[in-house]
Amino acid sequence: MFAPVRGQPDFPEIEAGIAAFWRERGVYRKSLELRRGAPRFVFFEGPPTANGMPHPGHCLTRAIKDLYPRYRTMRGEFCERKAGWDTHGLPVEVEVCKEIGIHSKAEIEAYGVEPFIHKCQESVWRYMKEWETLTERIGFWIDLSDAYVTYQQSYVESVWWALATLFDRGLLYQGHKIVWWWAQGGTALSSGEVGQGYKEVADPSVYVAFPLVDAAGRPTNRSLVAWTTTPWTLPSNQFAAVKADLDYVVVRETGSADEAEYILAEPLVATLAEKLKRAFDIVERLPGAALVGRSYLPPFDTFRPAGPPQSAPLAGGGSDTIGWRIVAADFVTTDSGTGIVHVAPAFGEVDYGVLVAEQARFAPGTGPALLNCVAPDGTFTDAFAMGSGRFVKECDRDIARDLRARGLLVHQEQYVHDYPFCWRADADPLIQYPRKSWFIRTSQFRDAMLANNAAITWLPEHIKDGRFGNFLETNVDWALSRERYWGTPLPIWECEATGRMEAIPSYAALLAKPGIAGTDVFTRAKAANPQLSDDLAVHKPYIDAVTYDSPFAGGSRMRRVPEVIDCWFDSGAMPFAQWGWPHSGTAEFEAQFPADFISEAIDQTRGWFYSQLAISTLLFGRTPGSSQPGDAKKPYPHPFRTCIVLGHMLGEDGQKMSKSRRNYKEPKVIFDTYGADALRWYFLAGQPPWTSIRYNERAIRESIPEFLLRLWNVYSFFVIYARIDGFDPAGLTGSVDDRSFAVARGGRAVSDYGELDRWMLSEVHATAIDMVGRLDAFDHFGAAQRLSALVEAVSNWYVRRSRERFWAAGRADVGPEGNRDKLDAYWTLYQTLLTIARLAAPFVPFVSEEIWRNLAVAGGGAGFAESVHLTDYPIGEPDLIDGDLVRRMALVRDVASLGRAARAAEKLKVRQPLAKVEVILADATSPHATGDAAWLESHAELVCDELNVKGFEICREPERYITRTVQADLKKLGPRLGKDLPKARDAIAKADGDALLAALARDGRVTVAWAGGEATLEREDLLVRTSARPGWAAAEGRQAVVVVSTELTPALVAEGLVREVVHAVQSHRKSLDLEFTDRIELVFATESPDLRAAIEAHLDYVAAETLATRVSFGGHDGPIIDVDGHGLGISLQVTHGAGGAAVDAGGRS
RNA sequence: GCGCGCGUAGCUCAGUUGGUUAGAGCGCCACCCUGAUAAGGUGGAGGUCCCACGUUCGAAUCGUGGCGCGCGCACCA
Repeated sequence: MFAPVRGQPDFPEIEAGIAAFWRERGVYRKSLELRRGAPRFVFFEGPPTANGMPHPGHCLTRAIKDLYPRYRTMRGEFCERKAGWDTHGLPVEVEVCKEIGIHSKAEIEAYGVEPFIHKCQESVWRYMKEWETLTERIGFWIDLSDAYVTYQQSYVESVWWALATLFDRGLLYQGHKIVWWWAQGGTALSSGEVGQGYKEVADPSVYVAFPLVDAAGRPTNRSLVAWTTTPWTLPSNQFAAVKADLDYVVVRETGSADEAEYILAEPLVATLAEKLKRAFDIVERLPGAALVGRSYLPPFDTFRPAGPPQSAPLAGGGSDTIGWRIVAADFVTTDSGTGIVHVAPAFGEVDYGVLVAEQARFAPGTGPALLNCVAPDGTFTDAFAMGSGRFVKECDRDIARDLRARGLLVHQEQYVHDYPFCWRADADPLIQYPRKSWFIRTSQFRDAMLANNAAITWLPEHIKDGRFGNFLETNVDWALSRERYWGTPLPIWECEATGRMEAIPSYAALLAKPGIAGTDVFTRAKAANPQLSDDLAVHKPYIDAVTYDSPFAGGSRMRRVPEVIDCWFDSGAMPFAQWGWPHSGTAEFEAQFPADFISEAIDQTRGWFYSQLAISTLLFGRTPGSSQPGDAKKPYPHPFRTCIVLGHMLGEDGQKMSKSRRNYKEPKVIFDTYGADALRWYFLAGQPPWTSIRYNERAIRESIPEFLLRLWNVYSFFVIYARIDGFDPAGLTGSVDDRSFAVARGGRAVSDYGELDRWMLSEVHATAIDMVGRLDAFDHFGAAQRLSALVEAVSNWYVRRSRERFWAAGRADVGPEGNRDKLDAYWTLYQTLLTIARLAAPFVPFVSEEIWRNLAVAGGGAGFAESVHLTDYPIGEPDLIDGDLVRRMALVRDVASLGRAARAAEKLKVRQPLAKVEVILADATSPHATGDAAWLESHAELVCDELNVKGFEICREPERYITRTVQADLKKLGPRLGKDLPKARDAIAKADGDALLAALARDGRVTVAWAGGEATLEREDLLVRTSARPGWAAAEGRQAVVVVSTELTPALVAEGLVREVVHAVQSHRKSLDLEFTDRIELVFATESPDLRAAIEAHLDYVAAETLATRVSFGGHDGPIIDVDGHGLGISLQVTHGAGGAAVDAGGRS
């Protein structure tokens, strides 16, 4: 028996009950066991950073990550879902620093590396708990108990294996490069990290004079003018660059006594003059090439000794000045600045390139050295006394002031541009800085990565060649190492004598090294604190203590290099590291690679999407240039086949979501108020997943009635009456099979059902087929819309048209006292609801389960699975779809809708009965026309009922109400007629439609002529449109024109009046809060003879509709209401002792 | 600067290979129902499809160039 259903569903409460049910009965486990051994659907969980609270955007990701595994499981596939957590890296370290109130690396060292990483691990655990709560609350089924965690020893060792493999193949190298450097944090960052930290800022920019010098090294009156937005790099200046084929000029201020002359690119003179509000005269013109080789004085004497320029021997003979010389460079442009570029090789990649090129010109060891007066912590060294010990960016102003005092500052202004800051500490500007760092040779694999990418299915498609493809095209070597603490330690040990290195692929391999020592450091720590996680043995600082005998130099030791690695490498290694592969989990890895499906937000193009693809391509792809057989271990695509890229979620105001702006509600609030299903449905059915979606409480709330509540109302309607009528699926059949849609039904085949039932089931099956097609193509948005339309059809057509059947007398049973038609209605709605519950299960798992649990398990009996998620997804049965019926029902719904529109146009309310409605089908010549018309005609009663009319007819003389016009079918004729189309179109439009159609019917073809041409047309070249003649209450749609008779006879008017009276009484009953079974006595008072006569003529009707045991006329002292212009008083009294007992559900006559 | 995406009703968004009357939900107005009822239904109003030029018989749809918004990239010295 079905449990009673509350009319006002409390979704959050229902969800809590369902969640408990899942937990107690282990339903997720069962759903896996059910499919064990079946083909796999492989899903990878992109590990959320266990740092910071989950926000609404994460809810979307988790909803989509849940939907497809649930769906594929119901489709019979085996989909393991292993949770994972990203736990290393800067985000965690920065969070911990905030917590203990420190910032710089020195402070961490002072705090102690050991307690610091303990803090990091604790912090990660805290956030993992929060994430687990969210995961369960939103109904994301994933195995949290067996999650992979990037700091676990087995995970770290997998990463070690990957790095050792790359190292042994020469793909992991230490390089001296200009890197983006986070000075406060003391580490380099990867391009991906840098890209996340750009902010628009105004920096001081300065135009500085670099005086040319004479042979003795004395400044002349001529100066180069260079421009920079980083004044702090000026003390490290080494060169000035010009473009050889660009025109330069020497200028002097107009009319000035000052002898000072400036050199800059000619196209930029006007710009500079405007900035300075001074006029210049051109003294001399010369090409850039003529400037190359000249020496100048740098703005600061940090490194340049006084006196003439120093020279050194060139590699190819001769000599040249070592520095502070003008060089030619192609990167010089006239887009901004002066066409003369200040070159400080320590602080720019191109600048560094200039230095490298210069060094190559000189004899080995004699060329320019790298000049750098900035320490790794971002402060000036003593070499630049003015700024010694201060952060470089803070010295910009003092530097400008000093330049001005010495007459070298030509101009100063604010320059607004994007500049990178640390992505985790966004007050810290990054600087470019020369640093030894570890890199992965990804750029060598650019083409391989592109080829791999090409085989991936991206949704939306443009990601492949757009954002992601572009990112791969511009690939640079992965700056891997971090001079930090909480991360996977770089598994490279270096010989202290020779500097030679080797990579270690596992902890066991390390322990097996000869002369191993230092493992006791962790052992002792563990003894002192037994709570200490064993995973920390492979972390700093413990791992740093482990040393062994050098194979390269007898008597010396191998020590680990100090760096840890970029945490993005951790997550990218997840496809194999989650299993600890290759040290363990070979079977799992082989079975679970590559993924069939992953999904994350678009910011992961540079994050997890890239790190996975890069690592996988390098490890399992072919090495470029290599022809070794078996080099390509995995065919493309890997490591994932399909990726849904989600748009970013915006706050209520359309801006980026931000805690400080408070422009979004916490997910918890939404869950507690509306429920997880409401949020899921809003995300899944509201828009395609890749559009940036606005997170908006009002929109979430308003999305509930159209689907969730509507579904619930149908379900509630069904249960209310099924309980009253004792509809018992289990009792009727003994057991019901839920495996196929053909549930037992007391011996009746679907084909024996009535038409409305067959229509409903046709719609159900057509919807299932369509949804399966869409979901297989990862189009859950389209599938959700289709599902929504089905629920609309059930609610607004099937239930509405079937109400009388549910209220009819008799039991829903097959016996002699049973009502067969009623039973059919119950079976149909029952099957429909069960199928909808299954169709909806991946989208709204809680409500679907609630409906299933009551209808199938409680009401249906032993044949049903205990959870909707343990059933098979309905794929629809094509042979149960009656295509004609579907089309015709759509037609009749359209006719009803048009009829109402026609009535509304004449202000004829539906309560007023009308004599007749006539329907003209728009296209009498379509292949279905005859059948459809006959069918419609046989449904006259239905149309009359919907429209409250006495008669219905398909109009045989359409000319009375409508005219037919023919139109060219442009799609057909366009290709054939080309330029003549407009003339043909006009000629056809002008033709007498009826005559033309008659001719066509007679001859099968007709010729239409126009000035200068003609064409022979067939029926399919034309479209027929009908339109109402003026003066008729008609409404036209694409399929039909519906005309209602507006003529009102006295009898019709009387009937209309009576219905108004009934309406008034019902309203009165409602206002008195009567039970719907209460019997009443009615006394009417009216001075209108027409109204009285109308009521008297329909006394029985009035009594039956209002459940009145007696209707009479009499006096009245209460309010008089208006009934279509007639006054009416209503006195109403509940009959004594006549409760609802005598009235059953079939009480209406 | 280069690249990607977007721009359709008051709001949030659909719009399939270019085709004649551009749709939905919400909101608004009017109406209906009153046995799913603090629900439900119907109808209506509301649109220079960002702008311009072009391709085409025909453009919301294709092309070019703008404008606006969002995002990404980075040799912005």
